[in-house]
Amino acid sequence: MDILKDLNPAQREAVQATEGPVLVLAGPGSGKTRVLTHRVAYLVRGCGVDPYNVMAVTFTNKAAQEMMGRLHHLLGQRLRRLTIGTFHAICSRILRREAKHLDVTSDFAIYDQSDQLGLVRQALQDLNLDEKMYRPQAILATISKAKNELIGSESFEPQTYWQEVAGRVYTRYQELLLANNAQDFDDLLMNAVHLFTRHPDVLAKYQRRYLHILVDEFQDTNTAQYVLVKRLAGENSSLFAVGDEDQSIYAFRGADFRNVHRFRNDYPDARLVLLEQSYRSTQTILDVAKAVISYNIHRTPKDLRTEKGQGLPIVAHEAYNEQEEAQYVVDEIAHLVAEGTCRPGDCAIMYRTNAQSRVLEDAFVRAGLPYKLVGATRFYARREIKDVLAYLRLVHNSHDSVSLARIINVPPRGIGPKTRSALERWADDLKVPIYTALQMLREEIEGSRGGEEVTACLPSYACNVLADFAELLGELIAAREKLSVLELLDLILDKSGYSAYIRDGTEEGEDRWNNILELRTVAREYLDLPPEAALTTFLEEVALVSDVDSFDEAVNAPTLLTLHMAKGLEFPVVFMVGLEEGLFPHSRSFNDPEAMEEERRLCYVGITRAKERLYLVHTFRRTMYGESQVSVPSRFIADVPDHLIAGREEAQAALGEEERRYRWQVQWPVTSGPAVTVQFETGDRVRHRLFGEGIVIESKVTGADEEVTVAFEEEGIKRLLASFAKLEKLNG
DNA sequence: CTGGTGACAGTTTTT
DNA sequence: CTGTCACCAG
Repeated sequence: MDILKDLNPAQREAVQATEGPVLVLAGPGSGKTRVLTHRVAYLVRGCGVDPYNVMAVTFTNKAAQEMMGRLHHLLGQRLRRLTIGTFHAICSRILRREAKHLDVTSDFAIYDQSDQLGLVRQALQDLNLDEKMYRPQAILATISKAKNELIGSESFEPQTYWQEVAGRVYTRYQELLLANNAQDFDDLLMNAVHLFTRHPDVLAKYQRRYLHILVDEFQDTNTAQYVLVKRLAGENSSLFAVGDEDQSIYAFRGADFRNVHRFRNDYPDARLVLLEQSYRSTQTILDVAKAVISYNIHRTPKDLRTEKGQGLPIVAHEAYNEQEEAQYVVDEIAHLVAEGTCRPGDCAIMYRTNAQSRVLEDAFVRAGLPYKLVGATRFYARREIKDVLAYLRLVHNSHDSVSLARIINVPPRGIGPKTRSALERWADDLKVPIYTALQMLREEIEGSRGGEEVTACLPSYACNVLADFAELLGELIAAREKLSVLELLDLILDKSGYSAYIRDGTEEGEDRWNNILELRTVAREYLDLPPEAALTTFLEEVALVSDVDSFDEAVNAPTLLTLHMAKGLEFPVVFMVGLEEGLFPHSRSFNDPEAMEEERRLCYVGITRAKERLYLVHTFRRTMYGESQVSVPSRFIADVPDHLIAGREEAQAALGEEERRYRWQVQWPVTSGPAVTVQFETGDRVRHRLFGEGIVIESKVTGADEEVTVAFEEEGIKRLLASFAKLEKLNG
């Protein structure tokens, strides 16, 4: 059968194991996407399974699209009845379909991170809480974490006072979401699970449908996703999970690679398939990767191998500082290109933090060479895009007060905070949504042209601008049913004055306008759908899609990207820069072994992106936060055996024994935990010579010292270094 | 309602 | 050293 013909034995085994649960542990470059697509094709073509009974979950929309494309190619037909998409997209579709069982209607809005933050701020305000003490970011992280663990606001159990407050914000936040007829990203997952818990009949319906469930990137699932899959699969579906523990790099977002182990526990008779043959990297690169990852304790050892041969030793380079590091990379690429080794587009430069891209960009600009920068500011996070989308969302769902708040004065139309809060108070008194209040206001004004007082005690100027705004919205909403998304977009841009507002003649304005034009191109894709469906689908996809400007393969220039964004990609030549203790591994992981393991996995991901050539670059000194500091080379470089690094063995041999030991100590000393032990922890009562008594809020190790944040009774919150501050502990 | 100033924090972010 | 954000004066 031709679907199986270009698969190796392990891949074929995975594809053909259609009875019972299967877990595939796939090394980097071992063809896991291939296995996934071929399995779907095999089910449909080889086993006569109706695509309607198959669900394939990917981690990005891009991956879903690619898989669709490959299936089309493989089968020569489009599988329209196949369920394929991200967890969020699939859940959102289910929730809309089953909205009658939920507290929202089927046209609920989906809130992204910045919408969520806005809502958290509002919740904090409603509860009269101080944003300084309760950082919206931190609160949101707590809420998100809870939701990922399927803990609703009603079952949230605080461990500390701070968490008790966070729990109250959580409750208020959920009320606000509901009032706005909205769900946030995490809700999509949690509520899908809750829906299935509360309505076994609904669950049964989906279980009957999805007889084959395939999950990609299984190591990056969170609890909610794991439970969801398990529920959906039930007793009868064949569950197929593909992943690689060593590439789990999203723990900070709730992902837990232990789900791989959980899977093995929950399904003891699951068939385990290991894909260990790499079709990507040379043996040397695989050996480097293996050496680095082998220091992790929590993993299943794998024996990665390739038929590509040993290849070249990797290069470890020390630059003087970050400017020279960037220059080295640019020069090296220019050199490789000049000697015909590779094309510029074959090269990628990877770094731990986005901030590092600046210096690299500078170097390319100065050299007059083009480069591609992947996703610093994401397209859909751009202000102008969010603004225009807010208009569309509001037109679609007039209860969406977050969107309303966003654009009520954008472009400026004289509705300041004062007018706005008066309007809010009035709407609150009448117990109607703000949009309804706006329309009522407009009617009253039209009814009383004479100018007598209106019920809402607002100054007449405010009344007029608000009425104008209400009229604009009314007009747009009325147009919704007749117009395509594209026409609606144009109407909004025109009537609201947004295009005039954005195109202010500056270069930046023109950039922003171009982004809006980009959005118009996206909208054009929805032209053949009927208006209402088009708007819903458009907003849905736009909310769940990360970046349209995901990088352009066609441009032949080096790619600059963070290590996280590199996952799933491959390049013939890879430069990993900034391999220094504190930067990579990042200092925040120093006192947390689990976080350190994740840094190591991140390093593993970076290394295994390389097909032929790998450069590990670090600096002698680096400027951080305006201060130049001598840097210590990353432990990850030290973990690479000398014989895999070009010139390293000779260099080591040339050094005398004593010097070698010296270098070992100075350069790679970081074998155990942090040098500084933490003396203070949250909750400790302390006394300071000048500031008096207080309570420790936070304590962390920074560099060679401990930084303690203390809330003093008299002096407020201070940040102190333990070695200078001479803090006295009071609670014994 | 703007624009300016000061305080402050400063990983990663497939959805 | 940066960028962001809250707050205040014009």
